[in-house]
Parts: sequence; structure tokens; C-alpha cells
Amino acid sequence: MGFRMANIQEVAKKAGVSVATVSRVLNHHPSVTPKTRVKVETAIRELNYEPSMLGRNLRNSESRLLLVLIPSISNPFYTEIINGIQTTAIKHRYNILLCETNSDPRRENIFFNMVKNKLADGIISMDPTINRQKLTELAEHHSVILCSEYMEDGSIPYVTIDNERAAYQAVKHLIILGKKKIALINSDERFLYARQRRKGYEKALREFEIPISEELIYNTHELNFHDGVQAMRMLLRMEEKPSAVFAVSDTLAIGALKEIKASGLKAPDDIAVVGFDNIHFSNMSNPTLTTIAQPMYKMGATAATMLINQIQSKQVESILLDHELIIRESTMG
Amino acid sequence: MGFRMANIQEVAKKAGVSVATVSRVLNHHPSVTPKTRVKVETAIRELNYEPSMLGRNLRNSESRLLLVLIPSISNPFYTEIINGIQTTAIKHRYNILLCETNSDPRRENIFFNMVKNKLADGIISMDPTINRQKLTELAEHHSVILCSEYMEDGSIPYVTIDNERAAYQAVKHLIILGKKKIALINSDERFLYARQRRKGYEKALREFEIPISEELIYNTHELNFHDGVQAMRMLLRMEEKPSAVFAVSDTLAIGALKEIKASGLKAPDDIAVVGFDNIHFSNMSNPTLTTIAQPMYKMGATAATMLINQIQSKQVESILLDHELIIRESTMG
DNA sequence: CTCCTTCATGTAACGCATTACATAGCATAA
DNA sequence: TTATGCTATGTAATGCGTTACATGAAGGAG
Repeated sequence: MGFRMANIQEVAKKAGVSVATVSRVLNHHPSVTPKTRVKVETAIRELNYEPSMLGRNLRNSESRLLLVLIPSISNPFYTEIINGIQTTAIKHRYNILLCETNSDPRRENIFFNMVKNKLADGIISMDPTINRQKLTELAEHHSVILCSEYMEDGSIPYVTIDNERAAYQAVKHLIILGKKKIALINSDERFLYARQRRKGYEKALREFEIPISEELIYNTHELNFHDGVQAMRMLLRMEEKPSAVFAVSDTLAIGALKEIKASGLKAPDDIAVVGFDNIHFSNMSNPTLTTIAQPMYKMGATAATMLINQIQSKQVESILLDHELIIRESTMG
Repeated sequence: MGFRMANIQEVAKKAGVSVATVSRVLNHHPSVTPKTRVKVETAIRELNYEPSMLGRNLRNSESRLLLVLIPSISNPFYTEIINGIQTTAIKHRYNILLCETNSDPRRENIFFNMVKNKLADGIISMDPTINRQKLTELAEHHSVILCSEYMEDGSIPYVTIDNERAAYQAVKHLIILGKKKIALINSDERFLYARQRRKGYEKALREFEIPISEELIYNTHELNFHDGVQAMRMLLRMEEKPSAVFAVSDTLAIGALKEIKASGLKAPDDIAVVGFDNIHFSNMSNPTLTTIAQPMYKMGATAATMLINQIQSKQVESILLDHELIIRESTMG
């Protein structure tokens, strides 16, 4: 594999011009004679030359590459967001690289370094487990945008939804359907969104004067289907079973549905279920899942736009996007 | 954002040594006095210096970054493979970057260039729509491994399963259950795996002297849930409905299941369904899905090992891994 | 005391493209 | 014809780390 591509000097030599002229041809400078241009272009073709991104970045401090940090690609929640990022980036002649951190700090570091070293022009982070301090440090001198998950101090621009209000609406929907004993399957409350959604849950209960019971709140370790099954299993062990469940993610909710069915109960009549995220599969489950839809594509697109603006030294402001409650069979069979 | 990290010369100056010495300290060269080492390390700490990957790559032709090309991250099939790649790569001190091509040739090009330009050390491609010619060209002088999808001419090393045999077993399973009218929901037969799975399907039918009917073969455009629904809908319009379906992907199969249920039929009694891939959700569908499990993690891990070996100029051979038929409710309720 | 070895450290070239500045050449006007 | 301006092109510095080779000093052997 010890192969060297032709470089700019070889092209210059072959074309009988200087490297500067070759560079000018490459960059479509106006001040090149058509005759010279042809000579250079011929040499480029003959040598099969392609300019090195490495040399170019070194000189320009620009790679036109954006990094997108996700904790795990197995979470379908990110799919549409990435779509939005990708499409927007392409439109502005940027490319994106997906970086799966698996919440491993060493890996984070490498990606941060890529930005520091001009291997990438900026980062969109969707990783809630990221090292806040390091990211904040990075953001002092480089372009960083937070997407979906964010930091409350607000020093890094973010785009997200109003988690508290979304959770509030989801739970209110259950209450209006006549459900009183509403369980919450929440994820790890280290995460901001988890704390906010819990707040919304409690707010709805309080508003309708339903007592908040710690027994009805189950915190999972991760967001997998299996965690949902597990959580529901625990909730069904209660003497007086819940009549509704709000799960902070669709994967959890689908797991809960599965367990409800396994225990011989029926959704929504015995237990109604609301999820969160409106992932593709929420429409394929049986029953189909009532859920909160985040404007994921738009969120991604917005994040990308913000990042590109920031790279171009424009002022950017954090944005809250609207969500939507999508009512399906799991609450209104 | 116009910020410059300290570079090696500044560290050298501060420590009162030459850049060479700093570089030696950085690379743990033995020939540095403990005293000098301390001086340099202090300067590094004080300046908050981190070596530039850019300069280093430029010089070393090594980035310790691997590219993983996937057509679309929305396909859960890739999740476990990527896991395997990632874990193996990390073990060898490599990092991976996920590149979603969306089958856009322009984007492919950028990623190919990253390799040509030493921004990455090699590529694992899982994209069946990739430009074969360009990839073959790239592989002449750079490290490339194909994973899951491959090219028959064999000039690029690959790791995959025996698709024909897997399909054969899936269909044989249906036949043994007493099903005679077995439909095939295949994807676009431009793809090698699709042609191979069809071959296996036909082989099983022939072996049991069941006539092959073009009517029972439906080709989808993509692999989405919705394509599966659509395909099943068409198949259910037939006068004599199929009594079993083999779908070449779980997402298609789950779509088919959904449509079967929607039309008032029951799986597996009326129509048995077998999928392919054993994605996470195949265990959550209702009924759970009989499917072919590919050793995805192992496939990824193998691909990564092969790539790293190739980067280190070792000889690598293509590998066929074993698959497994996982029997669940959709064929044996 | 001199010569040679050994080891720590320094010097400078290299990899690649960009671009400010310099220069050559030509054309136009006086 | 000479001076002046303009344009096409070239020269060389720059960004950053690595490493072959050079150099210097110190220590040992004679």
C-alpha cells in the first residue's frame, strides 16, 4: 500500500509552470491564460492528480467536514436528525462524519482533537453523557452546537424542544382519558431531558390534583426495549396496577407494551401507553404507539445551519422547536 | 473562532530545547534525559499543548482513523456490525468514522479522497450501491475491505455469509412446516445478496418439486417497513393467497406481518413469515419473527481485523461466516 | 594528555497546497 | 522611443511534526 499520489509540484513540472499556477487553476483564479489553464488541466488529467485535503487543510484551516457526535447509532431516535443535518450540510458543501462515542471519554477526546487540529470545522453533539467541561473548553475557540440534549448554563448554543411541556401534554392526555394511576418510566435522571420530562409529568398530575407516588416512577439504566419490559414488569407487580404509563422513549414504551400483553392485559383498555420520539417503529408496534413527535429532521437541519453560521463567525441563538402529540392506538384503541 | 493552539516550536522554545527533543518526548523515545523530559513535559502542560494530527499525518502517512461506509444509518441491520468494527478497532488503537453515503456518488468521492489523502488509513464498505470501479481503483493502492456486500470478481477481500444457503434454509423451514405456496419479498436484484437469496429460494422449491411462480416474487425498491406492507398488500390481492412469505430483510418482514394482520389473517396459521437479519425489533414484533441471524458483531469484528491487517501489509483472505435460523412465533406460533 | 566512543541534543529537509509579494513581459500613451 | 501600467506567472514563506544526519560534550582507554 506504499503508494504516493502525484502532488502539485509534479503537476507543475509536467505542465511546465509553477506550483502557484497549478493552485490557481485548481481554485479557478481568473488570472490564468486559457492556454496555460489547458496545459495544467492536461497535466492534472495525465497524472491523475487530486489535491491533498491534508496540505490544503494545513494551509487553509478549513476542511469542510463536520463531526456529529452520537452516543450510539443503535438508537433510531437519531436517524431523522442526522438526515436533517446531512441534507443541510451538503447544501452548504459540507460533509458530515458520524462519531459514535459509546460514552467513552477517550473517544470523545479524539473527536475533539480532530476539531482542534482542523481535521474538522465543527461539532454537533447529541451525546448527553459528554464531558461538559471539555466540551465547554472546546467551544471557547471552536464551533460547537448542541442538538436535542443541552446544557443549562447556556454558554453553548443549542436546538431542542420544550421537554417539560411535551411531557406535561402527554400525561395530560392520559388524564383526560380518565386515567388516574399513571406511571412514569423515566431514564437516568442524570440527563437533563429526563429531569425535565419528570417535571412535566409531575406538573400535569399536580394540576389535576393526582398525588405523585414514587412507587409509580421507575428509572431505567438505558433506553433499550428490554429496559422497558423490565420496568413494566416491576410496575405490574404492584398491588394496584397503574392504568397508564408514560415512557420517556418509544423503545421503552414498546417494551412496556410487550410486557403488558405478555401479562394478559390489554392496551389501551387496561393500561394506556404513551411514548416519546415517534421513531419509525412506533407505527409498527401492536397496538401502534401514541407518542410525542419531535421535529427531528428540522432539529437536525437547524443544528447544521447554526453550526455553519457559527463557523462563519455569525452570531447564533439557541432555539426551541415545537413538538406534537401523536395519538394512536395505545391510548385510543 | 480564529484561535491557534500552541505548536511544537512554542513548546520547544518554552522548554529551552529543540523541536526534535519535544517530538522525542512526545513519542517516548528512549534517548531523552529524565531532566530534559521533565522540562518538556512541564512546558507541554503549561501551554496546554496537544500535537496536531494534521502535521503528524502529513509526515507519517498514518491517521489511525478508519472509515466505515454505510448507505443509510436508518437500517438497524448495520448497528451490530458497527459495534464489532468499533470494538475491534479500538482494541488496535484505531478510531472509526461512520460515513453515510445515501448512495450519492459525490459523497463517496469525498470519503475515497480522505483515504487517498491520508486523512484515513482504510475503508470498510457496506454499501451495495457503491461505485465498483472507483472502489476497485482505490483498492489498488489503499486498504479496502468489503463487509456483508461484496464483489464477485474477488479482487477486494470481503467478509460475508453464504446468502444462498441461508435463503435455502429459510425456505426449506417453511416447506417442512407444510407450506406450499411460498412468496418471496426480495429487494432490488441489482444487489448481489438479492440475487443470491433468490437463488436459494428457488433451490429449496426445486428440491421439493414446488413450481416456481413469478407471481409469488415481489421486488421492493428499498428495505423499509413500508415496502414490506406494500409488497404484502400486492401478494394478498392474488386469487390464491400465499401460505408463507420469505422476506429478505426483517424490516420488510415486519411490514408484511403488519399487513397480514390488517387484512384479518393470522401469522403463522394463515401465512407464515420468515425474515432476514435478526434485527433487535424482530424480537419485539407481534408475533415475534422467525429470521436468519447473521453473526453481525463477528462480521464487523472480522472486517476490522482484516482491514487493520491489510493496512499493516499482511496478506488477507476473504471469509464466509456461518449464519443461523432463529425460529420464533411467525412460523411456529 | 590525547584520541575515540557514546549518548543527548540540535539542524534542517520533508510532506502539500496556498498566497502575498516580486518580476517579467507586453501594450498603450506620450 | 521611452515611460507607465497591467497582467500572467514565479518565488518563497507558511502551517506542523518527524527523523536522518550532524554536532557537541563527556567519559574511558591508552
